[in-house]
Amino acid sequence: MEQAKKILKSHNLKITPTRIAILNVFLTEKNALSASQIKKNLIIEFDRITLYRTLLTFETKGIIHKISSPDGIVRYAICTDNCPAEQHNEKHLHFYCYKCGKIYCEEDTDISGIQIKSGFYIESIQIIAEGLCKDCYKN
Amino acid sequence: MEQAKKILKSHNLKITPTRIAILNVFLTEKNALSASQIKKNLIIEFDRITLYRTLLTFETKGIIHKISSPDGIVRYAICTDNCPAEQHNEKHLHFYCYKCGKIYCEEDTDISGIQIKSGFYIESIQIIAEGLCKDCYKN
DNA sequence: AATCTAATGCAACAATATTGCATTTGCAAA
DNA sequence: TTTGCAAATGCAATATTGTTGCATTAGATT
Ligand SMILES: [Mn+2]
Ligand SMILES: [Mn+2]
Ligand SMILES: [Zn+2]
Ligand SMILES: [Zn+2]
Repeated sequence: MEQAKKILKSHNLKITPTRIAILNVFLTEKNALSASQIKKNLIIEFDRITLYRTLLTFETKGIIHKISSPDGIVRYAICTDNCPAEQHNEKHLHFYCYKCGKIYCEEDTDISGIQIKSGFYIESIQIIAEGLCKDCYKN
Repeated sequence: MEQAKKILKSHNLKITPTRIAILNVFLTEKNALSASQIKKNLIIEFDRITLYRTLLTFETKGIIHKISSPDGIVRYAICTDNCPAEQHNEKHLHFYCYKCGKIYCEEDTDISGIQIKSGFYIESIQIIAEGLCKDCYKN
């Protein structure tokens, strides 16, 4: 069975052409993607609203995680940390290139050592570094 | 002279009722605010477009800084670090409470010491911790 | 008070997102 | 294989957020 179907099944989601198509985009593209970027990369066509609803479903199930970038566009990337439903584990850094607009998930960045004053309960930490990516820095 | 006027003058901005009203919202409310939240707190009424343009002006001048939160809504908070125009100094952490939706600027959190793999050029880092704030944690 | 530049208001437009409801479809049980 | 049901989808309508061009107004300086 192809990977997309496996993921859907393991999260108790019905297997539909739409969901498989969306998941395949995430499995192919490593960078974080906005709704419109996902739409461009899809093989089949379907309603924009279905895309929004599917992204929400995937996020709730812990399949993808949301990243809000400095440009104000919400993007999504596949979860590599095997996140449980309703609670994401993302502890990695996201890098936003202000030239090409790509967002990279930097899995292997150590972000321990960040403290916050008592009274607040931290569930997850999202870090967005802004600058120039490898490709854009060269040119 | 009231504080709002002082701030405008020190940044070479014309003193207008609109700008004073917006600045006063920021000076009163400590948490980060979205455009619509600001609009609600204004004493006088004016065009929505003027608000957007004023926020951009303030951000460019280093009076306020933009925060992109996990819910995808862009918020703004006043700069306490005396940021120069076109380049913000914000090195502090932002805390997002997923229950009440407030964003707190945590000024006294040390976020130095974050490393990223070579090849990438980092200009700024934004950290958003997500969880429950003091008030919401109690209840 | 006159002048000039900057700020504002208005209109139009665009992108993004949400909700209700009718229809279709996946899937499990019969 | 067929049937039945809950879930997924499509469509329409509406809301929110943000941008741009242009005419008008108003702040600051002389
Ligand atoms: Mn995740
Ligand atoms: Mn700042
Ligand atoms: Zn780049
Ligand atoms: Zn709270």
